Amino acid sequence: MQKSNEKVRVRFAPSPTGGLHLGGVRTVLYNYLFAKKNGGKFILRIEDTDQTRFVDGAEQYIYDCLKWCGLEPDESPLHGGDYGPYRQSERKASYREYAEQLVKNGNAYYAFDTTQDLEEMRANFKTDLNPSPQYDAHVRMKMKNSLTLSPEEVDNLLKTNTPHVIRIKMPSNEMISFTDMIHQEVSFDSNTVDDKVLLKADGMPTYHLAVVVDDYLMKITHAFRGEEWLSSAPVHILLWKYLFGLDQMPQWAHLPLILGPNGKLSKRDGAKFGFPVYAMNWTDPRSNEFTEGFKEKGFLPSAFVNLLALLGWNDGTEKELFSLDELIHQFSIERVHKSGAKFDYEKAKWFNQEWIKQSVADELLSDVKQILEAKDVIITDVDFLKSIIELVKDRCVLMTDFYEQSVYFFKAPQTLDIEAVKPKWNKAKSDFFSEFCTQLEASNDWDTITIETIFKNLATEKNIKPGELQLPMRIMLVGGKFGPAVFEIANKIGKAATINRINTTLVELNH
RNA sequence: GCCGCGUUGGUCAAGAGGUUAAGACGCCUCCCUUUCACGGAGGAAUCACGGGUUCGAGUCCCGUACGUGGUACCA
Repeated sequence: MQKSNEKVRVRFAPSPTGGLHLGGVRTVLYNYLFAKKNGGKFILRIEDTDQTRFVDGAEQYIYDCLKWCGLEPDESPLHGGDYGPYRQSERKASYREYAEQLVKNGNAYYAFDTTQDLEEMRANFKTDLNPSPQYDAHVRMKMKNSLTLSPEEVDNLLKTNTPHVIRIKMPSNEMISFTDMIHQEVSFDSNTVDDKVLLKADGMPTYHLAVVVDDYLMKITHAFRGEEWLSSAPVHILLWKYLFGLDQMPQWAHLPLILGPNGKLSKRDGAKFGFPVYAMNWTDPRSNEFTEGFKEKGFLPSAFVNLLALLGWNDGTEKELFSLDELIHQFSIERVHKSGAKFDYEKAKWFNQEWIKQSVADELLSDVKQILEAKDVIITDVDFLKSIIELVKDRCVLMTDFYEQSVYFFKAPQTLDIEAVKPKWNKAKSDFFSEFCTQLEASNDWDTITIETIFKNLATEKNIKPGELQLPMRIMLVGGKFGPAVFEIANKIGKAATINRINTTLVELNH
């Protein structure tokens, strides 16, 4: 089945109907990794055959997400390529030809049933044992189609442009089986599969026809998709057999689903449990419904890709942190799991934290700068910012945490956790800080050691334990009980700001 | 209902007939640190159930249960 001398070509084929969720990005990732690992091509194809669901901006959004993730396609409507068009709507005319060919060969037929006819059929055949009757061998001879109508009638209907679809004619008593790269042998009894519509009344193909025709025309060698497609695989297998031959068919890989806290992961889960579901922020232009993205939530693309890769795959060792390059090197489809995985936001955050920790300031700089500037922090000295990043990055889980972890290096805290010191505050401590300011003012040097030495000597002199004074000082400089060593902070913010912040707080405490 | 796929701690998972059933996240305890983190040391917690096969089963087979997907002129 695998054409060993042919170049690996894989595709991700989303429909431009809305945001790109976790599962979608992971499908992209596995496609990408497989292609790069095998020196092949990764193709992006836009499946825009459902004109009623088309959403403005959704296609551009997909490019943006792939770009952010660092998973850019080799061929796409945007990137070009030799196997275009890369948008299914632009291939409309040829689908009809393939569908007609199937009719001619007796593997498909015209159906003239109206929506109403179908509803009636479903109502009439509905029983307790069969709550959703299908358009299949049991009913097709009772419907209005080219199997039941005379050739003249069919001809006439066609000539008068009567709305119609083309349906596949499922054979009886046939075992349809194939080897999935993940599930191994999968088989279906053709009697349980219905006569799926291949070509819609508007002349557009359904997914079933389009995916087969396009994969053939684009010379796709391996087809990765979510497991929700597994049950329609028999239709695709048959189409390949009828149209192009099974020896031309790509190898299938049905990827396990990513689940939410209770079942299938939905954007609702994200809103409900407070975690992002889409790669990037997305606002539906129709409903104005907003769905949060991993990017804006504060995830690093490297962490996002890493955590997605590990949701359904691992290399068999204890290693969990992988760069994209390492993933390309280590990835193997054989080690992709069969079963769905529940998405765990806590673990996702851990991946991000690890990536922040192992990044150097330079790599984080532009993102952090942007985050701070968006919140009106003015950055004048980039090197200073870099040193701050080094100082606080171990405390950040999300990139957005850099704001609260570093604002106080740039401006005096807006709110002070006075309650943290007030209970143990007294005149002696107050005097200590006044004197401390005087001594700082007089000092010619300004570095961590000097500040700490002055502080400790004075504390000893006043007979107060330095430890009891450190928390108040922290509150004065930072505003809360967090951050790196206080003397380091004092050093960074400078003499003037340090003295100023101490004095300001002193006023408030002694009030 | 029918069809498909799946089932190792709360979550992600290693495991391919013989192991004290790895590891990670989360949780708890302690150490480091008179802040918060990082880091370090420990701890609690698992093979869905029932039958086989076998000297021996988390691993193989069959049932059951549960989960999940499909059952559209949506993808």
